Formats: sequence, structure tokens, C-alpha cells
Amino acid sequence: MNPRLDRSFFDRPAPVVAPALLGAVMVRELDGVRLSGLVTEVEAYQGREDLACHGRHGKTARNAVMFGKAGYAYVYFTYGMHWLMNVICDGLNIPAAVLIRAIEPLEGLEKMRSLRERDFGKASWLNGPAKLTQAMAITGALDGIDVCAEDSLLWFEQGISPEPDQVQTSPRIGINTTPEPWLSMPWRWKIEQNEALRLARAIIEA
DNA sequence: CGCCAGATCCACT
DNA sequence: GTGGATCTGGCGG
Repeated sequence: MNPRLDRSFFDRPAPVVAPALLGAVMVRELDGVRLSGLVTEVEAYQGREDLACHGRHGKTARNAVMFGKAGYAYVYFTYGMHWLMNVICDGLNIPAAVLIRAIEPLEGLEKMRSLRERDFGKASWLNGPAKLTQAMAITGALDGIDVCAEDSLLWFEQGISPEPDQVQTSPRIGINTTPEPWLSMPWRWKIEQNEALRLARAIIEA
């Protein structure tokens, strides 16, 4: 089993942590089973100044975790039906987080299938922030947990970094009413599909 | 394929 | 009351 990413990894600004998370392995332990996937797409949300960041208006009951220490999970509910998974970055009182937007499956396929039967088998069954939380049974019950703790049911392990020229950056998705320059900030990072498959194979065969 | 609407609930400058 | 860091199915080309 690979070493876990520790708090010092996350205790940096989100735009630094986000690209570094590409190629890491996200692991969810559910009923004693390992569900895991290669992180293939992320977004960064950084600070009060970032008008797309949930922490922009200060600390509230919903976003409180964002103002705490790095390395904790921020799981929130949106659009009336979806849970989205983030990891808190940077220091105390700086609201910063990386949103996990897509994974390439590695372990626990049967379990994840049972949680996402609707699309299992399609190429698109895990490429969305609310799809992967459904596949890994990540809900508000995990909001605020420490992903750096030894006994955590959710954590990240060191994986394989993608080749830099196989990583695409672009503006963040789904923040359409956010003013510039935040709307166009290139804070989304994505591994090209072929490279993601290559890395996943390399990890599975290792 | 692409585009669009409907689903459905919670937090809130 | 409003508007989401979204997903899905249906309809059109």
C-alpha cells in the first residue's frame, strides 16, 4: 500500500495542491472494502478574494470546515440532490479547497457498481463530481472528517504523476454567475483520457 | 452527437 | 424566495 498524503501536502494554497493531486489515489473504505480511483480532474477554490469560493462571504454553518486546518474533507449538498467532495487546503482561517471532479476506477468495482448501477459500464460513469461521491458513498456524514487521520474512512495515497503535457487546464465549471477575473481563472486541471488509462493500468499492475 | 429542462433541497452578502 | 462547484433523459439535427 502506498504512503498516504499527509497534512503538509494539503497545507498549501489550493492552486498548488490541485495539480499535485492529479495521479494520486483517492481511497474510501466502506464495509471493510477498499474503493479507490486515480484522481483525474480537480478544481481549486482559494480564499475570500475568490468570488467562486464558498468561503467568500465568511464563515457559515455550511462552509465552516473550509476555515479550519488543511487535510479535512468538505462535503456539501447542492442542486437538491448531489454531494460534492473537497479537501481543505492552506492555513487556518483561509477558505481554500480542491474539488475532486473525476476519478479513474482502480479497486472495488463491484461495490461501486452497486452504488451506481444506472451508468456502470458506460465511459461516463465516474467523470463528474457528483457521480464519484455516489460511487464511493460519500455524503454529508463525512463532512469535516480528517483525511490525514490513521483511522479515517477516506484518504489519499501517493500515486503516479501524469506527464505535464498530458494535463489540460481550463476555467472552472458551473460557476457561471461569478464575476471576472474569477470566472476565467484557469483553476481546473484534467488528465487526458489516454494518459489517465495508462496511469491506472500502471498502478493496477504494480 | 448537442442542447435543454426538470429534478429537488438547503443555506443564505 | 432564490439560486446553486450537477446529472439525466428526451428531443432534434
